[in-house]
Amino acid sequence: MSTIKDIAAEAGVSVMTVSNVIHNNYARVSPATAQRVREIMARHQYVPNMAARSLISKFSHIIAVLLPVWHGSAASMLLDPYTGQLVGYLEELLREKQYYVMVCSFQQADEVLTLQQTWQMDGMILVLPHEDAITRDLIQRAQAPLVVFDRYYEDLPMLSVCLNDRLGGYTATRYLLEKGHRKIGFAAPTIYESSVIQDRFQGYLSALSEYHLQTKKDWLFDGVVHQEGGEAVAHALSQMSDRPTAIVATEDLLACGILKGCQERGMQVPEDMSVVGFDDSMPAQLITPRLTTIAQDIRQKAATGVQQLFHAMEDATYRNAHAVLDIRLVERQSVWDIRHAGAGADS
Amino acid sequence: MSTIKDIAAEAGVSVMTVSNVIHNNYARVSPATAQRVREIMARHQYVPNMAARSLISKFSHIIAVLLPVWHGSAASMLLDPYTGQLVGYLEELLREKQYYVMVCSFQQADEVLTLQQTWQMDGMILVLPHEDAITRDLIQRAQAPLVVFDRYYEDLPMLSVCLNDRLGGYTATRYLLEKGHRKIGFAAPTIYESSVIQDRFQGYLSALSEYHLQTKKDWLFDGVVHQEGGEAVAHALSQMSDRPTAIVATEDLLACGILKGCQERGMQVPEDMSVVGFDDSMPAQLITPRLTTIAQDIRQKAATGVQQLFHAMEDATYRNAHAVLDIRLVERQSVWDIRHAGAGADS
DNA sequence: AAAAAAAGTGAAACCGGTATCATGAAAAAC
DNA sequence: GTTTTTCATGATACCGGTTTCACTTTTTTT
Repeated sequence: MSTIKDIAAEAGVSVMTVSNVIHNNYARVSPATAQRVREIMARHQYVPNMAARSLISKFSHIIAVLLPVWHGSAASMLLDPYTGQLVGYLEELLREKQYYVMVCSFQQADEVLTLQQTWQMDGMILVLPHEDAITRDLIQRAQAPLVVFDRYYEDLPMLSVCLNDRLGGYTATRYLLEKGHRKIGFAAPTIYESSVIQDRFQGYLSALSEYHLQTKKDWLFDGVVHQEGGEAVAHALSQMSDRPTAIVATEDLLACGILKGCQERGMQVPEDMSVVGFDDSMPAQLITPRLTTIAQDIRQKAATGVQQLFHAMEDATYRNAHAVLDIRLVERQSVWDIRHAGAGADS
Repeated sequence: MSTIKDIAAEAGVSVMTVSNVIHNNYARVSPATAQRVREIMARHQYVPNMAARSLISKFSHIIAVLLPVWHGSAASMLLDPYTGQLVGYLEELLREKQYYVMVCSFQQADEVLTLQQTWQMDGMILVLPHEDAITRDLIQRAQAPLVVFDRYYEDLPMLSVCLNDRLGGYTATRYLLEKGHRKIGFAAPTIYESSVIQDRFQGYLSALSEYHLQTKKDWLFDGVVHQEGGEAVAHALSQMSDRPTAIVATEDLLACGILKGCQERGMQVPEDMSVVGFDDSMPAQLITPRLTTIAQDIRQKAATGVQQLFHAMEDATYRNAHAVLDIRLVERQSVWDIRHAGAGADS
């Protein structure tokens, strides 16, 4: 563990010369000296100390990837296949640019602010697989550039990356309508508190209204999450007299729970109950029947967020941007075509 | 962003006194002074700078959680529900002790060593959802305490946390035998290169030998991974004349792929093909029929690893420990009882 | 040939803490 | 009453880099 001084001493130059070599400051050091210093560094396996560097330069090269603790269970924060994949891509993209990822669960904005200060974090990325209460607070009080995934507030300057969620909700619903469904429900972890789910919901409503249809209060399932939530929905459906023939679910795992719950309660899927999910994550391929879902390009999403972050780190005036990414429908077998009572999606 | 000097100046004391207050060094500062300084720190929202601290103290309070890049695709590194959950628990446990998690994907030991040096990482945790080539190299060359999950080398001093994998393989196989199965296959991402899978395999073999049975070369599926791998196994099975009646698969997703692939090829599951998985991760509950699997306590696993790590950080002689955690069989519906041809596991 | 500019290098201060040791005052021991 | 010990606090060096600026030497300009 040699320091810059050891290298300088061995090369017979000052530490400044070594520093200039490290930073490829060609204008300030002769090629011959640079070459000699580089060899000595290689031989010693010299690596600069980030603590010393960031102490004076004020750049830590650390990016916080913030994962809100959900329902008091920090443990499940990365369980979500979508979140895991997104974090994986973020790490990859940031590392390319010599930035490093610190994953941090948190419950309050204060925690994050303290964290940011202690580590002098250059930027922060908020990954929101689910609803949380503190995003707004954090956006307003953040001391470093902050990019938020899957949430936006129109009245707040912020950097965000979302999907075209309205189109997503619309596309899912429209697809069901075109397959002949007229009684279509909607299930989500929280319909009214999340901007993106609200958008999906609005898309759902507008597709219905194009067919001069309305939703029904009983067909709206709010506060249902993951597979358990989906099974609860299935239970409710099984008890219902005027039951919808299809459900739009805002996450795949929820959709899978509905399918599975319906099956276990003796319904045929998709014949008796069709479902469209969101995300195209791993469960979509695992469930029988395979899930028709609104897919997103997670890698592109990560790249967009990183781009925004770096833009903001370079330009202090860039603090308001809202990226909206495309979605696409992935057609599989979880939707029944009730027009000709054909077999699944491809009839 | 006030510094320790600002606080000291305002309190009319030296920086050392402030430092002692921060570290609750009761013996070195009077209660009255401590109180006064604390108030000023609170008012300024003072937070110590980790870079400055670690520069001199040599403790960064950073723990690297290393995730090997798998098949050149960094992206999928956290996709695995098991890995995600483990990382989540690790973050939670480390944060409690004021240590912070840097997630790092990597391909070569050199990368890690460089990383460890630049950040002066206090410790490293290697999470190995799958086989990799460089673990051995890394263990030998690590400059900081390193805890390895799910891998061990008998000839190398190292800190590791594994399951009782031999018992796991044995239990899964024994269970199938007791349900009347006599033709039992084994599927794994790599049977011969991973210590833990080798253990599971040995457990499988020893259970068979208790019944005076042997495996058959055709019933061993090596190099099959995830759902796709499982579906490939299913394909192979469907082509087979003398086909096993049950398979032990070393990961849930693989097991699920087999079940799903068999279904799609017209077999009845579990009637025509029973499967036992490993991990009890999310897919186990999602598949139809729900998967019988060898479960592990991931939280306990994380806690054990963290414990080893801290022990090693405090005691430089503690560099060789091998924790073996219990497993348990979770009985669900993916195994057919062929003795009385009853319905599923509970007949 | 003298003056100006550029290139190459180094000295010293500095970032924000911690470690070490010194200092002065009060308390305890003799 | 003097000496010793304890207690509370401070002065200073230091960690390993970067920034700033000064200093030579060489090259270019006039």
